[in-house]
Amino acid sequence: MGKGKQTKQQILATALNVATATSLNDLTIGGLATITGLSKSGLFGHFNSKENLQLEVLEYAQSIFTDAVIQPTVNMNSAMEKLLTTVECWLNWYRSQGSSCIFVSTSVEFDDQPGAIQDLVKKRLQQWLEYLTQLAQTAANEGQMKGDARQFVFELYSLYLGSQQMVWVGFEDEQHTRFKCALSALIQRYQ
Amino acid sequence: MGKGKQTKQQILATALNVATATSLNDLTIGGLATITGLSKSGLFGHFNSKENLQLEVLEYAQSIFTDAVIQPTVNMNSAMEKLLTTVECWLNWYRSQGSSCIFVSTSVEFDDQPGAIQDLVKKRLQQWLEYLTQLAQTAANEGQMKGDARQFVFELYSLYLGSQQMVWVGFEDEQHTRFKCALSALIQRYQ
DNA sequence: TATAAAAACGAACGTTCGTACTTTTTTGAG
DNA sequence: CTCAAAAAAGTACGAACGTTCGTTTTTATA
Repeated sequence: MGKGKQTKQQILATALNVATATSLNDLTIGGLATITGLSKSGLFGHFNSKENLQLEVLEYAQSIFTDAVIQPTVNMNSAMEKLLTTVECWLNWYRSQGSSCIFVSTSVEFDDQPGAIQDLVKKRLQQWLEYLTQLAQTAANEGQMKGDARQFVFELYSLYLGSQQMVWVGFEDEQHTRFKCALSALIQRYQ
Repeated sequence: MGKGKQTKQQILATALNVATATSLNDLTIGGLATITGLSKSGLFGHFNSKENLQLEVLEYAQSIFTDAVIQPTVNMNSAMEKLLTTVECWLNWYRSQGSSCIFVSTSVEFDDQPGAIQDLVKKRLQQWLEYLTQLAQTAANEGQMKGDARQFVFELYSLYLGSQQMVWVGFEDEQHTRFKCALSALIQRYQ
């Protein structure tokens, strides 16, 4: 890997941390340059626009997310086992990012801001929901679940969102007890 | 009501629309002045700082929210009836605001931005969750529900969050069918 | 080691924003 | 109608931001 790509990866790693801790719009080229020890224009040269930087941050986040949440289950043969492990990794991912998920915050941040970033965020969320649906549907086909797979995913994702918000206001604890409680009730209801 | 207060109310109404359609931070003094037909400094004089403007927008939103969601149930004597009507009004509020809730977006926007605004947003959300819990608890005391009232509210609020996000990506329809489906399953599970 | 390309730098520009002043206009009570 | 107070306007400033451009330094290959 050449020097350029190497620096870029390092910038993206830092940028993801900053964007997760604040927001994708609060990500500033000058600020990011200071943190990474580069000059403003030196950093800028890697992306040629702020929007490109933001898009690349999202793609970088996606690659980490895939490694942390999707990859671990790739060799499992039971869909139900896949599903349960995925949810566990999903929570771990969220915690590893400092108790906030960039995909959730960007969804809210860009839901009224048309453009390339919104398009990407929306597409990724749709893909993720479809992936979960597929998992649930396969589990159903294998006789481990019954009912509407999409409705199941709707409720599962809702709980994921709710858990994050409510940890923030102290209505949910850091171990996501209420989430897990609701999850087992949800699973029970669908089997 | 003097001229000053009258203008201020009009500014706040417009500001709430803008903040709901974009975000509380994207609310701009110059932009808001243009929309309301005032000069930048003329509008500024009503608030003396952007943060004050934002705080007053939140309080204005709260007053509307109270009228639309809490007031309608004030004369009901069955807690369960109150609860169901509240949820219905809650959905209507969300729709009346152009399918986005300023309390939800500000919660995400300011969850990592300490200050007076974050404090207010957090307090209001806590109050709302407590209010819902109180409703559920009273319904339980009246024999119309059983189980953990807080857990019930956790799941209810999660569904509210989820419904909004998933309307956005087309995983939920505008009539909130999945929300209502999940809601009745939730209620059934708790009675 | 020579050398062209890649990477990084430094300074500047145009714009947007919040805010501070002063001045003008409008309001409403006596 | 008067006139002080309130409301609104006009102008200006400083800071932060994304971006451009010319230059310098570093990298990596032949």
